[in-house]
Amino acid sequence: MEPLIHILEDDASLRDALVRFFRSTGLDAVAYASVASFLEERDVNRPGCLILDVRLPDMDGLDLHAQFNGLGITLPTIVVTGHGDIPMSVRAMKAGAVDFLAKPFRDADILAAVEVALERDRERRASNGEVMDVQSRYATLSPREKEVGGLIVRGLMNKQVAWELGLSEITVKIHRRAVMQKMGTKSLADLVRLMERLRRL
Amino acid sequence: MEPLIHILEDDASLRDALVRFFRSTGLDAVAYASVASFLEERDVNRPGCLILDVRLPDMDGLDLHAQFNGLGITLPTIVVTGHGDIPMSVRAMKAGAVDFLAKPFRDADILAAVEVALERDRERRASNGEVMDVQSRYATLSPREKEVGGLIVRGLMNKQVAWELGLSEITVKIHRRAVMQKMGTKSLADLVRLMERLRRL
DNA sequence: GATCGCCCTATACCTTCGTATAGGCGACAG
DNA sequence: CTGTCGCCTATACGAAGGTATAGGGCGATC
Repeated sequence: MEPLIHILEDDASLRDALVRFFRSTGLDAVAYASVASFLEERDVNRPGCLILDVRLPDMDGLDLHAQFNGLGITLPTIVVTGHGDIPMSVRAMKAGAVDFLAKPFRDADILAAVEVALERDRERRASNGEVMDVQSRYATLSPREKEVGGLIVRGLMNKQVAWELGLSEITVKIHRRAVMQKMGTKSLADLVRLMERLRRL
Repeated sequence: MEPLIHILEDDASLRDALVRFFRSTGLDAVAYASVASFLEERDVNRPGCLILDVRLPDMDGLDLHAQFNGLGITLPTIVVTGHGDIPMSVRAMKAGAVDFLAKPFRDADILAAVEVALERDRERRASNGEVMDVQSRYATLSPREKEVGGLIVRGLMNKQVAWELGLSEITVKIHRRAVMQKMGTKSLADLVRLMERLRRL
């Protein structure tokens, strides 16, 4: 899907100018006058980035950014402002903003920032997609299979797993095979790598 | 070892004030008047952080920070300045600075930043130490052992490794055992995790 | 030239893994 | 009630892994 640049900007003239500018470069952009309309209209599945003004009609932009981080809304964000200062810019960058631009900014600057933001979004979606895929497969494991899988990945032998869980070795083997099948791994090494990915978030 | 706060500051009075302040809080601090003296005197093995003024007698602080990043000198850095602006702060934060403070700043602010920086340094040293340990063990592997180890970790069976490298299966087993011994792993799962750490830088 | 480390191979034996086949028990839905 | 699913067990056999013992060739270093 084509990436979409969301613009949350107070000043109507700048808003329109930005939309026109991005469209002229072949990028799709859409502007919102309020936070509410942005939250309603945006398509969460579509890749993109957010250009966020600090001063908004219904909310403070930096607070909003912080809230997004808390909610897991991780659209890469570029913060812009007309009346900014250093502490504000530092706060935005600490919160993970891709860039912080004071108005008036040059077209080249905002475009460069957007390109970085879109690239960051691509990477996030790619790695996120893989993790989701692994998680969905992990979810199909029965409780016992998860237990067995966990111990196997920790390096225990079948007989050790059996003793640990109070089972017979043959039962462990069956669960083990089920784990491998459901996780779609052909070797223990692959299974270890997959399970490690799950453990990291 | 006790962490040490390095202070690279142009203004002599602020320099002394900072050193005295940190010592009063029980933190060890040392000030340098020039980049050259900092580079000479500092002990790379001692944990700590760096408070860096943008304007220095012999070099620009931000350029210095960027150079440090390029050279792998990863002492967590807090940038301070008397005459800063937004682009400067954004540049510093993008380069990985822990914080960016404009003079005059409050004691509480610089102290909070230092605590974050020291914590970041602790984490870095801990994970770095583990990686160095693994790397040193990996370095003891013979070329063949590295080849065999790589294929094993990719999930190949001994016979497949043998075919791949034009060896007999028994030879692969011997190399395999050597790899496990030298890397200090007792199971394939542990070996996979160790090798994955190496692959991630 | 001798020693040492690295690389390679072989036979033999045991352990562990993987799979097939066959069955029992309990829970739950249709 | 019957089918299905999760869970558990057993016997049996072939495949793969792990160890021990016993070698040979090669290059470097002393």
